[in-house]
Amino acid sequence: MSLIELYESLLRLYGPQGWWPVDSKYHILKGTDPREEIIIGAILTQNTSWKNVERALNNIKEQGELSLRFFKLASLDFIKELIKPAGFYNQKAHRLKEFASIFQSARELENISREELLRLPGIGQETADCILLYAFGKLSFVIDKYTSRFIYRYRGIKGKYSTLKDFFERELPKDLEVYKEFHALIDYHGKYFCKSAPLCGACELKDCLKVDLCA
DNA sequence: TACCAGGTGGGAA
DNA sequence: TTCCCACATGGT
Repeated sequence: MSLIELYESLLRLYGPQGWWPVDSKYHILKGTDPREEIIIGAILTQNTSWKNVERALNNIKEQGELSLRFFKLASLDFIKELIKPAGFYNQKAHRLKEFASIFQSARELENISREELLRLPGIGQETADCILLYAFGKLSFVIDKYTSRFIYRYRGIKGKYSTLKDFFERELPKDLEVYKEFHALIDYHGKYFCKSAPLCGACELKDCLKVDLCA
């Protein structure tokens, strides 16, 4: 089964995921930029479950503001307090403050390159690709733990980040919605079925596996 | 109790 | 280059 056929199967099974989730009403009400929520969320979600990130985002909405400007102005201790539920709060508070001290608005980042993003502290390949794809609509496929696991299990491919990214970008049509949805669908599939300890019994795609997990 | 979760950076080998 | 470890909270 080709990669695009796997994508179509996931889409039929789970439907569109609509990533990246942002609170549009909040941003309309506050006059803030939803792209900044994506940047903040991308840093907060590093090695962290999305539920814990949501707790942190809610704290920020209730006691601060979901904007880069807020992270530039707020004290480090206050930021730590707000983002505590997302874990690694010392590191992440520094990363957010550093980022916001360099870029105070998403508008300043509209033409930023992947290489420039990667030079920023706390921005690795996955976070850079999330920001490029979901905040700025650039064709940059995101590889995360779920994606690596998926492509190994369904296509037998293992490799470093750039190898996997190149593979997806070579095989897929240059279509923003496909890039966004496929990554989101893989994460959904990996979170609920194709886990570290896979639930093959409940999985509709078990017959498409390249690596036999269900024996 | 142990493992996992929408990673990154620094240091050792 | 590659591997290992620290970073931390919360769910299963």
